[in-house]
Parts: sequence; structure tokens; C-alpha cells
Amino acid sequence: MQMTIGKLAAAGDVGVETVRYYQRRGLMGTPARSGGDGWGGGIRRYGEDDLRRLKFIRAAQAAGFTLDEIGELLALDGSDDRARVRTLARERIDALDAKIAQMTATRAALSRLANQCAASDKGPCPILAAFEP
Amino acid sequence: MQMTIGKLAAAGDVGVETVRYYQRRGLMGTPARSGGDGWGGGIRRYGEDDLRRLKFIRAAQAAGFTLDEIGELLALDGSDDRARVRTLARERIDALDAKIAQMTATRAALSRLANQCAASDKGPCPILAAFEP
DNA sequence: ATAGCATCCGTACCATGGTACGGAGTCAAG
DNA sequence: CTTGACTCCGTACCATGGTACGGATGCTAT
Repeated sequence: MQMTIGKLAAAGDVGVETVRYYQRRGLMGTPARSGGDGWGGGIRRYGEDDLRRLKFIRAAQAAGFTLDEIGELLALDGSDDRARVRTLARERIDALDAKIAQMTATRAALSRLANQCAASDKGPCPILAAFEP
Repeated sequence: MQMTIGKLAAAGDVGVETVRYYQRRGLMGTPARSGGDGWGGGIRRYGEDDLRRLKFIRAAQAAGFTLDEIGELLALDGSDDRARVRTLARERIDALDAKIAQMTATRAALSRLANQCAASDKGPCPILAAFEP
């Protein structure tokens, strides 16, 4: 199932410009232009693999990987440097754990704040204090 | 306990330039220069309140508020628009919940990946597939 | 009173992750 | 076979959250 960049972008839920940006960053390849009319022209066609790759980029990004790290992951896929993969995964897991813990604590602080500000129409509502230890 | 911008920044675990940046953004005030020598000169002195404010900014930032939103929160502190405060808090809580859920799922995916890549030295280790549904 | 470090301030620059623009070429439908 | 939407590509611009530079001045310890 071949598609144009527009379809690819739509399927990956990003903008066309974003796909092109990823290509410039080296995260995605640019298929040969194919219209076969003899010179340079035609339109690039993308397949399932490209879509998978695009979706991977978005997912990895959501995991907190930077585009540079994602580039490394993509390069690693197909190589067999398992150690490096494990290291990257572990690092990211640790970072995620820290972030999740931190966000959970913050959530609690915000929840307290919302409750205090809801309670009565008079009384405190101490925004600045809400995040204090 | 008065301090210079350098001490303030150190106490808040940010750089001096960052404090100055927050001042430019209107998130922190600039105390009057005081050396009393008669004209404009002297050095600005900061107090506990400034430190509290600075720490608040960092904490709120960690909660996912943008600096613009933090500006609004700071403006709200002292006003009595409780409804607005509750709304902001709720929004942020919802966003945090979504993000936490997402990160938890991602964590699981990474964990699977790390395990697969650790298991044997041969076999897959499918990075691209690791994030698939 | 002088060395040496910090502060003050404006302005410039940086990284990240895109988004917009515009002219030329291409493709599909009517 | 034209019209209208889409593609291609380079280049420019944007928002966010800082970081760096540098000359003039201030503060403090010797």
C-alpha cells in the first residue's frame, strides 16, 4: 500500500512539514521520486515501513527520547549492539520512573490546592504555598 | 536574611542568568538597588519571599506549567479568583493524569524491550516493534 | 587604596522541535 | 486538456526556556 507524503503524514497524525523535518534530521529516508517520465520528476511514494517508522518516532518521542536519541535507536535497530539498546532502555526507564514519581507528587499538591480553593469562598487558597515541602 | 542575586540563584538551584530571565518575563520583581551612596548605584538585595517565589516557579514548572501559566498563577495568588485557580489546577491534574498513564504504558514497552534484548544473544531485539500496539 | 570577584544591564546567541512561504512541477478527475 | 489539489525543495521564521558576552560599576578583604 503505497502513499504520498500527505497520506503518510495523515496516517501518522503529523503534518507534512513534520515528515519533511524528520527526513532532514535523517530519521526517515526519502524514497526515490517515481513518475518514470525520464528526468528528475515524479512524486515520492511511501510504504508501510515508512509509516511504522514514523509511528515509532512519535511513540519514542512520547517516551521522552529526544530526536537525536531516536536517531540512535533507529540506527541500532538492525544492528546487534544489544548492550547499547539495553542501556538506552534502562536509562529511559529510570528517567520515566523519576518523572512519574515526581508527577504523582505534584498531582497531589495540585489536588490539595484545588480542594483548599474550593472549600469555602473565604479562607486561604495559598497558591505559592501549594508546592512547598 | 538578605542575599545577592548570586546567593538567591544558588539557593534556588538555578543560574544567575535564569533569575534575570524570570525578572524579564515579569515572574519576579527587581528590588531597588541599594547601596545608598546617593545616585542609581548599589546592588539589589533579595529576601526569603523572593526565594519562595523562585522555588515556586521551579516546582510549578516541574508540574508542567509553562512560564506564562506560572505568571498567571503568581498573579492569581493574592487575588481571590478561586474559580480560575481551580480551573487551572484541574486542567493540570487532568494533563498530569494523562501523561502519567502514557508514561506508565511506555515504561512497560521499554521494559519489554530491555528484556527481549537481554534474553539471549541471538533472537530478535526488535526496537521498532517495541512500541507497537 | 587597590586587587579581585560579583553585580548590573543590554543585547546576542543557543537548542529543540517544529511551522510557514513560495515558486515550480505533477497528477487525477471532469 | 485544463483546473485544482497535492508534491517538491530551499529557506526563513517561530515559541520556549534559557545561556553567553562584555563593559561599567560596586563590594570586600588585604
